[in-house]
Amino acid sequence: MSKQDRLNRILELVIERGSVEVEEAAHILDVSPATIRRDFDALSARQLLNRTHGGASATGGSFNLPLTYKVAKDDEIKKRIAALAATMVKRYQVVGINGGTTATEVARALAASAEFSPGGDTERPPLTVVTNALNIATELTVRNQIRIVVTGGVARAQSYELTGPFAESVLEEVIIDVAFLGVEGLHPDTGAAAAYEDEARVNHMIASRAKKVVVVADSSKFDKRSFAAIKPFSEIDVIITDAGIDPKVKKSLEEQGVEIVIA
Amino acid sequence: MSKQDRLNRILELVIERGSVEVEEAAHILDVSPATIRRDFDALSARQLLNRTHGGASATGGSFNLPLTYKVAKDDEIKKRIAALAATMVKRYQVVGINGGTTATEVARALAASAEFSPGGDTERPPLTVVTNALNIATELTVRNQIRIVVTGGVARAQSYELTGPFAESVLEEVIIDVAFLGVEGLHPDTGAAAAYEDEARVNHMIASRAKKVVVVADSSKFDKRSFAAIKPFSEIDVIITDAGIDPKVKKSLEEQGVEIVIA
DNA sequence: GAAATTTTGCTCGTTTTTGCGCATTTTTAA
DNA sequence: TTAAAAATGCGCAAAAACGAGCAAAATTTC
Repeated sequence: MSKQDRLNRILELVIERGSVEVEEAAHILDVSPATIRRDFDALSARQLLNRTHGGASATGGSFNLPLTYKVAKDDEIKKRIAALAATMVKRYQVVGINGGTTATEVARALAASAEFSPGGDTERPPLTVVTNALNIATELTVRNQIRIVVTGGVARAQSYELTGPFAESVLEEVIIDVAFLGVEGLHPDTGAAAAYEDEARVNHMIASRAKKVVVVADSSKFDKRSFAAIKPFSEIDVIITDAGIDPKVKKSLEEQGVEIVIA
Repeated sequence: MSKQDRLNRILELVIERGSVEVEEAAHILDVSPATIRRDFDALSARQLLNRTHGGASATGGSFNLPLTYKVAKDDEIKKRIAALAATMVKRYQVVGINGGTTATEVARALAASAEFSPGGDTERPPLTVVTNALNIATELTVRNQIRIVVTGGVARAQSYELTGPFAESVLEEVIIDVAFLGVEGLHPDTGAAAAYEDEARVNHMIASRAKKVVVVADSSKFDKRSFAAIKPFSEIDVIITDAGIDPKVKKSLEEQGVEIVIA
């Protein structure tokens, strides 16, 4: 287990239980209390938890949010899709990401791959992420050296996405290399679609500003009709999904010029 | 069980039952009465409960309802300041909030007070909050009584604030009733000031868009010179602080037309 | 494969927390 | 008002947790 993994496990523990003691964590993670103390201090310095005598407790802050919670528990499939997505990004590129659970995993995978350059390296960050998702912005801001550009907008409670005219006007002023979009459904009639029209509109805008459009969606999303269209398949370059995709659907999409990648 | 946990449990007990006796609490939490007394004293010093002979009782204040509120280390003063700030906002107003710990407490206090609007009211939210702070936006988004407008911009890791041209252009398009600004320092030379020029600029903009400008700052911030000026005292309407403020400074500011409120 | 760097576990002196004894203060009851 | 009972505050000592330094182990780099 790597140090990074251990730090994440500690965070999960703290979030699940509200607080964890040093000895407890040392036992669970099978390292010495000294190491746990150092880990606690490191996470506390990043404000990801509060240090207490004998242990650590959750911050009132952003990490006990429902969405984050859900993703942490869930899917191996989404993580595989996300890991593959992250490999499609090169240094110094500008990446656009929308909200939703799969897209959040992509953001995490990017964060993990963009790990620290050793020492006090003050050069420009190796990656710029443009996002309209609050949870992604908050997570990436704390965790490392990625430059985060957040669109403005009105926050939508269910998905943490920022939408509305403010979001759109900011997006009009940026240029994106690769856009990773999580979607609600993929259907021949609508192409990629979202649940709400304002989200769809912002997602559409992110895609329009990008040279390359990548949709990340596990196979359950196929043939699912959703309310608001984002982009037709003709404007999607790549779909990353899992092996559960119906071969007929796959073939049909490939004939329309979409590259299907199985994670 | 850590000390911090114990303090939280005590608070919950007091809130649930209205009052708790020392012996009772000692038995429930399995520590000596001496420890319980020390705990009661500590919580009482932070005004989270009232000390009585033989026990402790709940304060009438607004702090006790959200049980999830954790007792942090030193921020009791900030919470008092924030609670007072929250009372200055009326229904349907638009509130601007910048980043920083004190401002975050104001946001929390607003969220708590917005909880108790009459029942199944599905109309527009009773409050609109405009903020450039990611942590505030994320936290408040879960509460659907508040409409959150986030400025765009580049995220700054230390403070979670969004800054830069995107933030400024969004702010140019909104009108704010009351702005609550947390600051780095308050000094006769600079007025209210921040640590970084880009933050100062956005804060300045928030203040400029507001009819009423309220600075929230504990007394340690006075006579502290910071790098980047936000607004001179002449453009600040109210400063909310604690009793530790130097009377001379207070008088001088009042002569300049700033209303000083002690929380 | 060797050197350099990072991470980890251990030891030890220091700080924090806790429980107890006892003098003092506050409450209760006559 | 006075006396007994209960609660309190303070000092002290034991226990737990902590931080710093150091060497072994693991990882990375060349």
